[in-house]
Amino acid sequence: MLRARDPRRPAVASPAMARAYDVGAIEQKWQARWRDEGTYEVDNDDPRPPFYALCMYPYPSGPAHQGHVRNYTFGDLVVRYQTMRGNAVLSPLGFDSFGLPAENAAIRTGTHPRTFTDARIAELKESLVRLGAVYDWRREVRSHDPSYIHWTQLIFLRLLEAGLAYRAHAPVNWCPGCQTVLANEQVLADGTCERSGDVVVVRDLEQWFFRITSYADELLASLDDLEWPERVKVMQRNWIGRSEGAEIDLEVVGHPDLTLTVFTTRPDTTFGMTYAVMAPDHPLVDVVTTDACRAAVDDLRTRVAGESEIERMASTEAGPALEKRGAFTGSHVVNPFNGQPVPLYVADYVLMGYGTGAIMAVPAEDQRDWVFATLYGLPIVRTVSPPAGWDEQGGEAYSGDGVKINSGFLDGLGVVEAKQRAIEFLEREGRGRRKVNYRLRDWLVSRQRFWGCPIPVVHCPAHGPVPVPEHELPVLAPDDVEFLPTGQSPLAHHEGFLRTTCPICGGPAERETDTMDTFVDSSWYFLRFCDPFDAEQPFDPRAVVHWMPVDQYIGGIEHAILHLMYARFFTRALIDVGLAPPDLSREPFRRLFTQGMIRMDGSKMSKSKGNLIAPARYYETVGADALRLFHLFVGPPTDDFDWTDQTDEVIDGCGRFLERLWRLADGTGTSGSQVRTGDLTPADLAVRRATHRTIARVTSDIDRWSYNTAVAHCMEQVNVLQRYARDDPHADVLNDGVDALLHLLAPMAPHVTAELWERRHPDRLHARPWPTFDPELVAEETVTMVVQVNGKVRDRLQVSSTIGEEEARSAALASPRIAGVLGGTEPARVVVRAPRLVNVVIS
RNA sequence: GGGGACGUAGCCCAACCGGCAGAGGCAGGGCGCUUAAACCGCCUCCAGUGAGGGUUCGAAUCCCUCCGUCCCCA
Repeated sequence: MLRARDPRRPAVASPAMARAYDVGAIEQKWQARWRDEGTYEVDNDDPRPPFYALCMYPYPSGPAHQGHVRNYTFGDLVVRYQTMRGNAVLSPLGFDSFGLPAENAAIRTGTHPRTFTDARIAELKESLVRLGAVYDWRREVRSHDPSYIHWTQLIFLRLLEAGLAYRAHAPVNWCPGCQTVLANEQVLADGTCERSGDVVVVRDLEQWFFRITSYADELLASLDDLEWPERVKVMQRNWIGRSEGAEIDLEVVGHPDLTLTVFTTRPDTTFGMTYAVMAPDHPLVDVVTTDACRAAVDDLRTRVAGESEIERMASTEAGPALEKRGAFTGSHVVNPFNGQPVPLYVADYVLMGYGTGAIMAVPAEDQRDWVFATLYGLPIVRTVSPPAGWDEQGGEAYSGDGVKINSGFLDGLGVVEAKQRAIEFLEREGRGRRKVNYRLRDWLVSRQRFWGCPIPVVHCPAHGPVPVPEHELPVLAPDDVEFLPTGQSPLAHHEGFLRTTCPICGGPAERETDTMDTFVDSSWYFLRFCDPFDAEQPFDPRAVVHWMPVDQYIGGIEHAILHLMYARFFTRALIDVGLAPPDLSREPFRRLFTQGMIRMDGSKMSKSKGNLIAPARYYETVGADALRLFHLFVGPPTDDFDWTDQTDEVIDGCGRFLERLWRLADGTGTSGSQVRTGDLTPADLAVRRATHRTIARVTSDIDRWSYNTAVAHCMEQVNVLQRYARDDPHADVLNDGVDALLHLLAPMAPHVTAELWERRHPDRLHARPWPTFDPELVAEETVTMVVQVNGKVRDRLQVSSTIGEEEARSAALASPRIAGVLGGTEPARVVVRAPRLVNVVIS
C-alpha cells in the first residue's frame, strides 16, 4: 500500500526502512541508567572542583518546544563535558511555576492553577528527560511549593525590615485584559500589554516596591568585569540609564515660598531656557495654576490620567491632537542664569517618575522641546553654535557639541567644559547642585493575582501594614477560591483568608491580597539549588559560597534585561540584609551565554503564534541524539535559526551520521576485512594524526562555543575512519580513532555513544576523562607554502612546517614558476610568513 | 530617531591573529549495490564573499558610505 509522504515527516519514520540500531530502545535504556545510577547527582561535599552549570528557570508551559530543546541541549553538553573534564558539576533544574497562564486557565476551565501547573511541569520534565538532558533531580525547586514560598516570603520580610521593600501610592500600568498591574517593561512600545495585547491604562494604586535604584551605580559599574555578551551588557547599561547633570531650583514668580526643582543633563544650556514644564501629576500643579488657566490644565490632567507613560512618550513625534499636549499654568519661573521670567507649562511629555517631574525647556538643544515650542509659539534661543549649514538643511534642535553662544559667562566654551562651569555657578549661588539621575525605577512587585507568592503582610486599622511574624510563614493561599475575571485577586473575596488579627495588637485586621511578581521567584532560585533541602533557612551560607557564582548560565536573549537585572539586585540585597554571607560573590552569573531564537516564517516560534514543531515526533523517529546534534550543528549557537521546509532533511542527515557512526564503531563498517597488527605504515600514522587533530579541534571548538564546527569536525573524522576501515586498517589505530570519537561525541549525542562504548568496553563512557592529544601528532610535518607575486598565488611548495624565514624566502625565489613570473625583475620586497606564505612584491 | 548584530555556492554554514575562499551538512547530478526501488557506498556540478570606496605587500576579515534582514531602546 502506498501512502503520500508528508514532506514534514522525517524520511526515517518509515518502519520499513532499515535502521542500524534501535534508537528508541537505547535512548530509554540510558535515560533509565542515568536516573537509576544517579550519574549526575552531585553532593555538596564532592571533592572534585565545583562547576555550576545552569539553564534559566523555565516557565512550565507544557512539552518542550524547539527553543527549549536548543537551550537544554547546550546546557546538557556543558554538564557532560565539564563532568568529563573532572569537575563536580551542579546541574539542577526547577520550574518558575507561578504565573498568569495557569490562572487564566483556571478562570476559563475551573481547574485549580496547581492542578494545571503540575500537569504542565510533568509534560515539560518528560520531554527534557527524553531529550537526554541530565539533572540532579533531587534538587528540583518549584516556585509554588510551600517550602519555596516560605523562603520567598522570609526574603520579602527581611527586605522590608531593611527598608529595601516599601509601600507607595503610585500610578501604575494597568492591563484591563490581565486585570493586573504591569511593570514598565511588560508594556510594549505601542502601549499594549506584552502578554494580552490590550491597551494599558494608568491607575493610581497603593503598591509594594523593591528599592533596586539603591543599587543602580553598583549594578552599572560591575557589569564591566562580567564574562557576558557585550550586547547584553549594553542593554543593561541603557536600562539603568545613568545620566550626569544638575538639579536646578527655580523661583516661581509670585510664590516666594515655592521652588520648582528641575533636573537637566544639560545645565550648560540654561541661558536658552525659554519656558519650563511640569508633569501633569506634579504635586505643585494645583498651587501654581491660576484661575484663568485652571480649566485647560484640569482638562489636560484628566486626559493624561488615562494614558500610559509609554503612550505619552511615544507621542513625541507629530501626531493628532498635538495642540492638546500641554497647557499654560499662568505662572512664571525665573531663569537663574539671566534673571528672566519664563512661562511655566504642564505637558504630557514630562513624566513624574523621571528626575524631579519637571524640566527647564531648551528648545534649541532638545528636539521634544523644539516641537513643543514651535507648537506654542515660544521663543527659541540657541546656546550652542550648530555646524555650518545646519539651519539651511532644515536642522531643528541641535544636541551635539559646539561652541557656546548667547550664554554670558559660558560663551566660547565647549559643551563639556560649560557643563562644569554651569554646575559650579549653580552650587556657588545656591541655586542647584550636581546630580546623577537614573532611568532605572524601583521594582514594582505587587500583582493583583492569585497564582503567585502571597505578600506576607496584614493591614491593621491601628498599625497599618504589619509584617507577618516569621514563625507563621508560609502564608499560603486557600484552595477553595473562585476564579472570576474581576479586578482583584480571588484572595480579596475569600473571607477565611482575608480576616485575621494584627500581630501587634491582636485586633481585627486584613491580609494583604496582592501576590509578588514572578520575577521575585526567579531572582533567587539559583541560590536555593545549592541547598534545596534546608528546612531552617533559604540556603546554607557555606553551600552558596561553595557553588556560587554560576560558572555557566545559559538562556534566551529575551531575559537580557529584567531577569538578569533583578537577580543581580537580589544577590546583593540578600548579602546586605544578612541572609547570604558577605563572602558570596555579589554577581550571581560569572559567564552568560545567550542563544539565538528559533524563527519560523520570520517570527519567533512560539505557542501563541501556533507555529510549534514539537520535538516528540523526532524522539519517535530519528531520536533525541539526532535532534540534539541538529541543534548543535545547524549554525552558531548565538545566531537565530530559521526553521524551514528543508529543516527535516537536515535532521535526517544528522540521524544518518549517527548510523554511520554506529556501523563504524560496531564493527560492521570494516565489512569483514582483516584487521592488521604490528608496525605502523605511513597511512596508519596519517589516521592517527587525524585522530589527534580532531581531539584538539573539537576540544577547542567546545571551549569557544563553536558547536557547529565541533560536529562538523566529528563528521569529517567519521569519513576518515570509515574510509580507513575498508582499506586494511591497523587494529590499534582504528580502535583508538573510534574510541576517541565516542568521547568527543559523548556530550553531544550521549545515548548512542554510551551504548557503543558499552559494547566495546566494560566501563562507562560518561564517567571517563576527556581525551587528550599529543601536540607533536597534531602539528603537521609538512605544509603547503603559498608563493604569491603581488598578492596573486603563483606557486605552491611542500615545505617542512618548521622552515625558517630565510629558508622560506630562498625556496620561494628558487621556484622556477616564480622566476618565470618575475622574468628577471628584481623583487622590490619579499614578505615572508613562514611556513605558510611568501609574497614577492615587484613594482 | 538612537544603539547593536548579521549579509560567503541553490540552501544551512567553515575559513579563530589580515595570508591558498571550502571543513561539514542539505538539495541536485552520475556511478556502484539491487529483479527493482529504498537504504547504503563512491564520485561530482555550483560562489569569489550584498554594493561602492579606503587602509595594506595582501581584505570575507580592519575603516567609511549605501542597500537588505533581525534585535534592543525610544
